[in-house]
Amino acid sequence: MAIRFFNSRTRRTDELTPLRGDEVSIYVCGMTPNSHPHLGHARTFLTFDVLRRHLRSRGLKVRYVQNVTDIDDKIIERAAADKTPWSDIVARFYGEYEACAHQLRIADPDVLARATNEMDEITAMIAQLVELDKAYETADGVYFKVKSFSRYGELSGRQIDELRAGSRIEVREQKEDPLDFALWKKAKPGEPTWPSPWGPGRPGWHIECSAMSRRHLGDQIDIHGGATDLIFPHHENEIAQTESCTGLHPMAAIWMHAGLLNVDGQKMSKSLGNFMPLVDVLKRHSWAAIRYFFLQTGYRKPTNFTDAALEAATKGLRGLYADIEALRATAGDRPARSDRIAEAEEFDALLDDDLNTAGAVGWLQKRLKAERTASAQRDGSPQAAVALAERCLAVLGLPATVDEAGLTQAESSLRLTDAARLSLRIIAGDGHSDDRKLIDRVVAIRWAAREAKDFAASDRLRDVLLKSGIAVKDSKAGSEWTVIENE
RNA sequence: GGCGACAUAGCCAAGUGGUAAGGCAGGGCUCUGCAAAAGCCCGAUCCCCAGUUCGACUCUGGGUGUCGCCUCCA
Repeated sequence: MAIRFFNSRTRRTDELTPLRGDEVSIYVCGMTPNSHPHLGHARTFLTFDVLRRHLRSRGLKVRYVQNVTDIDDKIIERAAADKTPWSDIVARFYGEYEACAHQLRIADPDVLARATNEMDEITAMIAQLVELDKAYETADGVYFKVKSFSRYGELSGRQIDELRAGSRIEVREQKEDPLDFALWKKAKPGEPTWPSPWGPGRPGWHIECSAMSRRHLGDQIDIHGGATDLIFPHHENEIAQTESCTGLHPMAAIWMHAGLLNVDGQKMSKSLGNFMPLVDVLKRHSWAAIRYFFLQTGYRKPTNFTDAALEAATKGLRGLYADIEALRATAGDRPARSDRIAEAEEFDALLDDDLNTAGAVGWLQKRLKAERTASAQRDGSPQAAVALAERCLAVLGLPATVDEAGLTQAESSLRLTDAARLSLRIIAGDGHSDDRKLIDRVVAIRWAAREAKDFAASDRLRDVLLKSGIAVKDSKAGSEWTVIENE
């Protein structure tokens, strides 16, 4: 049962062989809270959430560290624009991310590493690099000597010569080489600062990850993750920094990169301004459907988000729960059969293979459908199937029931227009009850008409309700109504 | 221009050297006063060309196309 992942570093699918027994160390680059978290963030962190769940279900101990780069140029810019302290910007956007992550049931990292909490480690690492002659100080900061690191470009498959042609020096920078990147930025007036041997300032973008992964996980780790857009320059630079300090290679055995998210066929990015704020998406779609949407596709594939696709995912997930509910109902009146043990090995094996969640979901669906057929013929073991389903869903981070998934029509979405309310009141002969009771009453009147086989009246009432945004479903037991989803 | 990924039914999407999971949409049927919901059934030879092979969608070579990165970005 080898667990393997596509490794950006080797461009192959490599087996996971933990450096320390059954403990897997994972470092994932988190967000820089300089703007609203978007659906792309969710995709990435959902990917690593499922990774964690799967490794744990495989009996491995996972130590998962994720960082927050809580100081950078854009945070400072934003703070200046909003005339508020930089820490407020961080609190606001990171708080927004955490709230969304919790809604999506993304487990908290074992260690949440904040750059501004680890300035000692960061400055110590920079000092070490200077000491080793891998970095140098200038008037405006400290820079890493890219040409001092022979493996530079290995992760991203880039040649130093080619990079040099495309790079350029910012006006105020005083680098020895255009490729060199900042480890420490000396503060300009009014900027937030931390003390350092080179004077007050702040870290460059990449050094915090090197310092924090080393501090919390050690000189070498099993898996380093992020989205593909971080491969260059961020992860390339991290490698240069860390491996220059430790002298060990590779700093991470496996580099896993989640594919980027497109919106309506276009690249989503902060600079293009077309990104989907997570809070908005969570208002329009259930958290479980969002998870399911991403589970249905490979984590490395670029994925196109559309509301229609999310709707399709929602329906698909409802269908999955319908099967589970049917099995629960069947299981209820039947003695448990111990001769059929829930067998999840195939499911697990699919996830072992580069986290094939799409295959795993398909497998589960097929399995439940088959079990449902078998159980209907009194030849299955619905209890075992339900147990299997719950177990698999847990690994995927999905809840055991529809209700928990938030897929049932939200009561809060009930909203009658004044005209609709008026006509319902007239029909019900009731001017006081709230909308909910009012609808119940009209539905009851219609049911009575139906019982009396006055179908003309019954259909007329259904029509009125429909125009008010209420759909009625009849069954032998009675009528149920739901709010019609708009959009 | 450089590096890389991908190319499977209307759409989304797994997958194996021996004739292609699953989901959505669509069609048919059952149920139902009708409708809705639900259940059952139905669909592709896998971008093109050449090669390897008893046999390739799956391997090799070439081509075409789409996308990403190369600048801040999950």
